[in-house]
Amino acid sequence: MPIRVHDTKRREKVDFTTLEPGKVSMYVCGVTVYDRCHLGHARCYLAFDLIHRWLEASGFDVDYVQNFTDIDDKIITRANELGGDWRTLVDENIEAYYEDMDALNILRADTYPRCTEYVDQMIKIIEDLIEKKHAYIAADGVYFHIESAPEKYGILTGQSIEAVRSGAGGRVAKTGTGKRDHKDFALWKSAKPNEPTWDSPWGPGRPGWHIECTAMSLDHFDKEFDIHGGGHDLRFPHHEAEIFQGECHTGHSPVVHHWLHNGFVNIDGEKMSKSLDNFWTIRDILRHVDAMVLRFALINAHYRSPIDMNEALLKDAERNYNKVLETYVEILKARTDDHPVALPKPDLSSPQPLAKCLGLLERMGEGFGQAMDDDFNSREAVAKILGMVREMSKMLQSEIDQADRNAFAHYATFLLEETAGSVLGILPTREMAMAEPVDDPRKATIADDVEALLVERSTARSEKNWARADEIRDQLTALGVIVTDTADGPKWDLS
RNA sequence: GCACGGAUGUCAGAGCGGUUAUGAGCGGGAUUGCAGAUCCUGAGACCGGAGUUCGAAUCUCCGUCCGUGCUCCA
Repeated sequence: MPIRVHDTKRREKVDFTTLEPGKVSMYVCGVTVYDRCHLGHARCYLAFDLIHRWLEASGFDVDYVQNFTDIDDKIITRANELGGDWRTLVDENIEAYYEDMDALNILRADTYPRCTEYVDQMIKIIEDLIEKKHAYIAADGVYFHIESAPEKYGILTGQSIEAVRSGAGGRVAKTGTGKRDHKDFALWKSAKPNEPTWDSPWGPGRPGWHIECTAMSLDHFDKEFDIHGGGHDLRFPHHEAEIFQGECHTGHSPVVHHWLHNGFVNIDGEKMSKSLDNFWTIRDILRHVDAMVLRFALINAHYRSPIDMNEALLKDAERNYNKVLETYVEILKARTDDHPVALPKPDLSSPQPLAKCLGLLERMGEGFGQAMDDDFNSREAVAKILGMVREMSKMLQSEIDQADRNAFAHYATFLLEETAGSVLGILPTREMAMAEPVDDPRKATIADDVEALLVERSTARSEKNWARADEIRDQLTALGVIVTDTADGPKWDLS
């Protein structure tokens, strides 16, 4: 079964093919580093992290390139607002990017080019485009001339040149004074006062936004590559501009073989935006939500669907994630030696519970792979994990002999680590999972009082004085303590 | 206006021609003094209309509603 991917250009799922057998070249548009990353960035790079992980798990050697846009209007504006150097701002935000993405267990790309390191390559491409009459020099820079390759218009978004011309209305006048046509886009912007500049055959200036990705991707992958990804909003104009530049420059069509775009994050039903003041940065949200819970919440939907982020969604994710985690700890602890006996053959129709359970797990494992093969359907994959966890937990709680239990736990550990662990990236390391939770310091201050009340309550309970027992529990609740009676006696924690 | 994508039970969210999605919530039951946890189990859905088909949530057409893009944006 081949991997299927939804290609934005073809607007349907297609068989995933690669230029070179066993190898994948993947370029994903990175962040413009003028600020800290927000939830939308998390979703995007998480989506491509799963794609990256699944392709690797499927035996491909993935060469993953993700850029940083480290020069742009917003960076200059922000640096001026803060009164610092733009390079400092950029470095800080790149550092923060790595911290945020690492926290979310997003594996690093192989290469992170910065666009300011590629100005020479951009200039070469622009020169070539001018020579091929696809670009022209104007008073305020160099522009790509759309009408020089009209057949490439609207490839990703299906818009016609005529439609954009009429729809653009009054906005046209404001942009790019030197443009011959409002659809044209800037390849090179002539220097303005107090801006960082680079020398070029057209005088000092800086590159336009779209040219950088073309320069970086082609420098890295040569004429063509397998996957180009990014947020849904980048389809137009950014990625269409890249098609113009890349294909006109290389003479190759297509340069990009699969276009993949991820859906957006909404907050409480509204688009996340600064003007609506519902803008969540990753570090803000990680102050009150566990990173793995956030990761779980974001992969708990297909990468192309929009996600409506809200408290209920996070609560749901937390509950499910904890269930996976608890089961993981349970199976880790059930492993008693490293030389398990052979397990019975998995058999769905077996009357023997262990064989049947193994059959179910095997089927869910296959379902997991099929889900990921089908356009990286992480939501379906998560459903399989929840099913597995349920079966595992049930098996461990059943009457099962010690040797089988050990062998089963080894198998379950392997299965869960292969799927939820290395593919979905939602398992902690074994050490972290097994570590005793660090006690909240607030617990220590009230521990003596709580213990005393619990002793009293135990006495009351042994005397079947339920009224008194419940009264004590109410007192504990008032202290912010939750009591849970278990087979090993009462347990308590902060609520 | 044009383009693209949606509309699935109370909610979240898969499926996209025939098979229980899944999770939360809700209803029963087991266990427990109760609560919680756990396990078993139940109810409940495919925006409206037409068509194709032996069979449609799934394909086609027509509506309605929603989101996004057309300007920097993951």
